[in-house]
Amino acid sequence: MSVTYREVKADILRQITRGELSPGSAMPNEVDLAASYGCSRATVNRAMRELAEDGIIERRRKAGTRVRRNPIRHVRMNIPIVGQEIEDLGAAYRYALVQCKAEPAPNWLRARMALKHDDRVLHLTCMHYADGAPYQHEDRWINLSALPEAEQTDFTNVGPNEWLVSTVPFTDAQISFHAVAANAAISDYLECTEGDALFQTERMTWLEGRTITFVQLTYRRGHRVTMQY
Amino acid sequence: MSVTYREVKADILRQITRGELSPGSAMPNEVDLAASYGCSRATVNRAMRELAEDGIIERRRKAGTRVRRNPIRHVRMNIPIVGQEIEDLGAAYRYALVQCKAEPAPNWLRARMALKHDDRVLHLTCMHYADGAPYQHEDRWINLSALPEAEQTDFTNVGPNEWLVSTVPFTDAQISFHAVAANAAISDYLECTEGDALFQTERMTWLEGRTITFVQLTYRRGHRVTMQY
DNA sequence: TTACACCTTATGTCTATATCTTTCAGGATC
DNA sequence: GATCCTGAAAGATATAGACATAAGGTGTAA
Repeated sequence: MSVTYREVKADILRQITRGELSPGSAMPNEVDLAASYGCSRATVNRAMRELAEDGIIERRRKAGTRVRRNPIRHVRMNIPIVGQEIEDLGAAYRYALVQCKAEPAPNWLRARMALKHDDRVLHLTCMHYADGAPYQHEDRWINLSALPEAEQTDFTNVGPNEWLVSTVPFTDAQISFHAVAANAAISDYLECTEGDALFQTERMTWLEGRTITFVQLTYRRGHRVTMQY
Repeated sequence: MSVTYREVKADILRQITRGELSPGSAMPNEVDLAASYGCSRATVNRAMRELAEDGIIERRRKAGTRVRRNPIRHVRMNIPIVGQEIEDLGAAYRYALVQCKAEPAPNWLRARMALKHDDRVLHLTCMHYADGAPYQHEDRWINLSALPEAEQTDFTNVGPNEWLVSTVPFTDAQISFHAVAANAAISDYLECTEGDALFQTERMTWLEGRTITFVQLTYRRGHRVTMQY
């Protein structure tokens, strides 16, 4: 095969990192690049499209392509299932259901999940252990109007996350990360001191516009989330 | 134009979310799909390639394409420059340099940055304010062996991040998120109580294998990082 | 039975060409 | 001078056809 889109992409990227193409400068158009690389326009297009997706360059019809002044930095972060996460650490995973109760949605939750006034939710509290030590505390609410079968499900052995993934895969979600001080209950579950700084994740999940579940995941002391780019 | 790759992608995704294509099941090959959609193979290929990138399906030469049992969930997270981040909130941004000192690298830093024994670093402490209120505390070390020009740079008006982005764009990095308790110094800078749970980001940056900089960014109380997928 | 070579198949990529879409720029009109 | 129209430029995408590559499957030989 002749010149691949990977070679073109790598070559352009090399020129940029070496400073031969400086930030803000305009690049030749696709036709000219194809001619200079001795390949077809489609090949150049794919290379350039990927560079644009990577936030390295900026493309606009008619205006042409230029090297970004402030490259968009983004990371791709995997959202693991907690059991998987723990086993990947080489630790033994254990799950325990603490509480499971169907109830009317409290006001703060109704607002956050955009529930109707009489919607009911299933409130679950669970613990996840790594090698016997507390790893993650899970506080979850499932919208029973959207997923009535949750009420008949037994969560003593199967975690709600696992059940949800197999029941309603391919959902949309919003995730947020922040720090919280451990309250009395959490510090008890996670075997830490009240007031300890803990890493917490919140996740809201939708399926075709309907709110399915809201979950707060609080991690043991010292937990880190790490990413590359 | 006839059938677009977006339409094909959307249609396949719809079939999957509706359960018409169940997790684990095999899909028709590209030639057959192209025939059934009445488009060319390249069009189907692009739709399927993107679905695979999105972690929805799994493709293997010869073995064919199947719907993932456990879809890979990932988010694409933008790493903003703090000034940008604050202005996007609609607040006024202010930067202040607290301290800037060239010094031999302490042991813990030498280990983390993989520095040589006699490498020197530039240690910077800065504050970032939103509408006059403390927003982020920055503790940064720059490897002077890799970037000697940093020692002659005046950081009183230009933040080190901004300077680095314009001096060495397009680097590799590792980022981690976690929670920390505010120590005496930090609580003073961020105007919070000692022991408060704060969100902290650490970032290590490389250029062509050389460690450039390590930074700890500590945010004001209640800071959240939010993402969609 | 195991190991290896070989064939087949599905995806991966390139070429060449064409059309579509967005958007900038210049000119006509009010 | 402001507004609207129109043409052209450049990227976005579709097509048909070809070859490349990886890997499952099968048959043969050890």
